[in-house]
Amino acid sequence: MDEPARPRRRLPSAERQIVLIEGAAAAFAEDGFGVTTRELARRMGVTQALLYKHFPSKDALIDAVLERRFLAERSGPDPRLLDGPGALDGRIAAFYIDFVNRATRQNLRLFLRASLDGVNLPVRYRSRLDQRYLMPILGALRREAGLPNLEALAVSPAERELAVMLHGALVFTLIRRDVYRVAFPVSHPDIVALQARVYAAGALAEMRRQHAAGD
Amino acid sequence: MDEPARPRRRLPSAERQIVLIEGAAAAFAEDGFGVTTRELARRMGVTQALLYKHFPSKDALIDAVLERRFLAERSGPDPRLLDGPGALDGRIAAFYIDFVNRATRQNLRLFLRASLDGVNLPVRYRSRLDQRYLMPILGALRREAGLPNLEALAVSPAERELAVMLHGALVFTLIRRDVYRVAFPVSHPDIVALQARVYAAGALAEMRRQHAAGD
DNA sequence: TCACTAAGTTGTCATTTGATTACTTATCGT
DNA sequence: ACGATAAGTAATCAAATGACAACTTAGTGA
Repeated sequence: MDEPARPRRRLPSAERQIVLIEGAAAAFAEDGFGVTTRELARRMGVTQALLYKHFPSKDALIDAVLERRFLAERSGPDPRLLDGPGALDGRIAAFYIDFVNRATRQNLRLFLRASLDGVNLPVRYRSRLDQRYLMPILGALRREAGLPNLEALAVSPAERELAVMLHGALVFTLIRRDVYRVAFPVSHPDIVALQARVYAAGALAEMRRQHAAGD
Repeated sequence: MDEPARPRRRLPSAERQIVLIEGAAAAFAEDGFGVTTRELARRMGVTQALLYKHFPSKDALIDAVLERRFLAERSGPDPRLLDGPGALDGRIAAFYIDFVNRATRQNLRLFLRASLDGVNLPVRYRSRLDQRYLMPILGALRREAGLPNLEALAVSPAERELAVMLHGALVFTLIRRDVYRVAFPVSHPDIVALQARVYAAGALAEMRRQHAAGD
């Protein structure tokens, strides 16, 4: 009645590594990088020694997890979602709902854990965040406000902060969901829509104000 | 030339416990709850065994740290800051700058670490957050929008989310500062002021919209 | 002053944990 | 069919770690 003693599959090294990395990612995300190698192996149904056949140390495994989840190239949302014909807030919501969907519970928790432990992912992430999210948003605001586009006039630090504000508000809802585990009486799409409305109205005014005041 | 071998002070139990809790808080905030009891003792300049004279286990010490930092009663900002005569955005900034000043690096990191590890501080925090920050903000918005006050008309979930939005945006700047450790080209008071401007304009419109639409 | 109390230390134990070595066997090309 | 290759395991080591018992001594009150 114990285990069916499944005839454990043997995988090519490259495939096994991916299985180990994904299994470790799940465990680290949930319980932290302090999870023991034995516990990792147990959850993945392999022996502890196998980990050391594929990774020289536990730290190397952690690095592999972070590499795969955060540094491997992946695509972003379509910036053209911001170009459409409708109202600005609707376009912002359509654009940013993509971000909320991509940010999985595991990734958010891993990102925070790694950051707390001094692995500086955010600095390596910055250019991608700028390119994929912040600049498209600022471009849309500029257009809507009838201001020069991004190529014509460089983005100031205060302007970038303006874009980060929406981003931060959305990240915080993800933290509430995946870290704080609070109940949500309002659905996520509704929250994104609400924030997009507030932001579209307020940010447009601020964008005009900044440019009128010469930053 | 080594240590002056200071004649180590002997403290009454109650005082020593506070010293230990504060020392542990600093260590846990920086390096996580995985810090060993030996390392804790070393940093505080006492022996490892002393910890067990004052706390039955390492977990009990962790609990004491969280209790002292997050569950002990403390005051909030003055809600009257939101009543003043000036523009709404200036009043919101004055009110919320207090929050940014209270949230120390250690507390933010401890809070996140504990939350990631399943200690549900946010649920215990919720009522205090509502009372001290969210409801005062909503009250000010209601007044500014010429809507019924909070006693006259209950706060809907969507309305609460509206208040959480500003809160989240500000918490995210704290995370950038204390967890991500990014450089800030814009000063924190300036960021709070910027977010207050964006929010005051956008949230007021949203507040009116919600009430016109009957939520 | 002196003995009593409790604050603090030394030394140690049983486990846990990262890592490694020597062994077993599934899988595949010929 | 079969042997070479490499995927996987069992067993073990040394160091680290939470916890504790036995011992020392600073501080206080009579």
